[in-house]
Amino acid sequence: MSTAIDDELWSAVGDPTRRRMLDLLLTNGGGTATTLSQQLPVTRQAVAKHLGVLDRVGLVHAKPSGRERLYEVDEAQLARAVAQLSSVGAAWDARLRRIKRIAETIQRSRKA
Amino acid sequence: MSTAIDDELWSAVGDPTRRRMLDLLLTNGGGTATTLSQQLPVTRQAVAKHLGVLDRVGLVHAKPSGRERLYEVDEAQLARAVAQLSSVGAAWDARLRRIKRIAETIQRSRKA
DNA sequence: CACCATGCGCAACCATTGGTTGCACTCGCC
DNA sequence: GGCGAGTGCAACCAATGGTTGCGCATGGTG
Repeated sequence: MSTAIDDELWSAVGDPTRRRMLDLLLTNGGGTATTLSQQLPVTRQAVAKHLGVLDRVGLVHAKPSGRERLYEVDEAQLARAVAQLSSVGAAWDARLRRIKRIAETIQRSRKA
Repeated sequence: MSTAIDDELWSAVGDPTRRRMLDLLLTNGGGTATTLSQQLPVTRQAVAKHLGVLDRVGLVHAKPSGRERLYEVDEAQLARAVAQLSSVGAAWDARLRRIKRIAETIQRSRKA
């Protein structure tokens, strides 16, 4: 069930700093590398690199305005990412439930 | 909303190889470093390191049997992890919905 | 018992990546 | 024109996922 595309999304969203950046972009409704770095414990350059990563996987996109580069979350793409992530969780949940079911079956057959 | 504990879980489960290892351990009902490495495109040593990581965050635990080390998934812990992950997704979903709601409100007030 | 092979752990090493500092450039505004 | 704010680029460092190579123990088999 795991594809290479999934891997890109996971690795994009797997980094704590990038997750917090997405949080900030969502709550503030966009931001630049400088404004984000002011609300994060990392430098502007680190933020810029992360923005590059998020841009490459399409989770954000930049709109240059004057000498600033304003980044915004691509909501559709983020929604898709959330769906991917939760689907992996769902798969694990299903397997866990199946294991429990099998365990119960064994219990029952042992009584018989 | 993001805690350091969350970060550990994410980074543990964020790696593609580790996710596939969890998949394999679930479907096969446990395994050793060698058996897992045979079903993965990486060496036994790489798998062993990952098993160490997963063990440290409590997602798996080893039971030595003879000269083998059999690893099994800690189901309760994995269930907890899945819950954590989906909660982040839920938070983003909520923010996305809230943004849409605000956008609609603006639309309406613009008409008035 | 002796032996061999199988499974494991440790150490050294490489590449990628998240992070830093430092510098150069460009744009907007006084 | 000149200065400050914002960006981009490059070099460098540390952590980590990955490899190879080796040594050690343990367990089945002659």
